[in-house]
Amino acid sequence: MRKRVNALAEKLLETLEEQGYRSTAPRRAMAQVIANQDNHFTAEDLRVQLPSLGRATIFRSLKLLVETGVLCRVLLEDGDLHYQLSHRGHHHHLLCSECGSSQDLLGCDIEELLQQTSASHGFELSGHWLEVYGRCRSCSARELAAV
Amino acid sequence: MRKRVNALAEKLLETLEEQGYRSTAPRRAMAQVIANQDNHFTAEDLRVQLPSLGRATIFRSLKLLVETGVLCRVLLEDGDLHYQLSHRGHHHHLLCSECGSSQDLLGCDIEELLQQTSASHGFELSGHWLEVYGRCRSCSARELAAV
DNA sequence: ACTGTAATAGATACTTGGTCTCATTAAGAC
DNA sequence: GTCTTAATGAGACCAAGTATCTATTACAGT
Repeated sequence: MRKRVNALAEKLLETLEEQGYRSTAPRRAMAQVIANQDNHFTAEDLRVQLPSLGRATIFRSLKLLVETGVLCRVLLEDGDLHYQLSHRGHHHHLLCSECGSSQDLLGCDIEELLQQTSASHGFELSGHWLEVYGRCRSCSARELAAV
Repeated sequence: MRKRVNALAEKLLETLEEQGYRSTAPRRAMAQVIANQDNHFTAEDLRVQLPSLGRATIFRSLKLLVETGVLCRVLLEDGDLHYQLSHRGHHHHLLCSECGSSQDLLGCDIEELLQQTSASHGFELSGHWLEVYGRCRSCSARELAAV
């Protein structure tokens, strides 16, 4: 487990380096912490876990990681913006309102449907943002068990 | 045109009153201004057009109007949050990245598809947020004309 | 290994969008 | 017209993020 986390942190850094960004101590520290998160998180979460880093540095690196596709933004139901490790390709999130967990939704056929619907409105689709809210499998199961 | 605008403003106020909120001068002023917007707008836009109102009042009323379903929030591609008159029911927006206009997308069958996709992940869907970005009919046409 | 330079970091001021508090005002039920 | 309660405005506050500026550091070239 620990091993895998470090490998993940390693990968984040590599991605940055591939794009010509330097591997610095603050970035290494951030990569570690991010790799350890097991759910979406805020800039503030990182700041608490990395008190020695400057605030600006954290925001700058977050931005960088989003731009390089390592992280993606998640819009919570209450409007809060969080960050989360990203499967590189386009995907969406199934966000559980109960436990806050997030599950990725890959390879759904929403794109196709959207494409058609847009076209029928004379709209040339270029992108979209979708977040799905509800209750995850284990929260549903827990409720059943409780009753 | 003017007549219709006032009628719209009237309707906004009525909706508030129906829900037990008072009809006050600031709210009447806001209703007027909102009815006059022909696209999505920010709290700041309103503040500029209503310099005599307190900032807090504007935000409070906006919140109220969203809660009562008169307005809805629109998430722009750059992450900016705007407001816009709402067709009461659930709907989505086709946002043109070129002219910034917004077109409503009603009665699409995304819900159904989402429902299925979620279920197949053991996810009990309760809601979702979707914004669609692209180019509207007239912007596409304009480009064609220009070439 | 040493050095020069461009990228990066940290401190801190600022901005934006929004909420909280609290004293004052005004709707509208009676 | 009075009274109660909701609503307002002023301004402090807050959270997330950006800008600016000086100091530091990674790393390419030697």
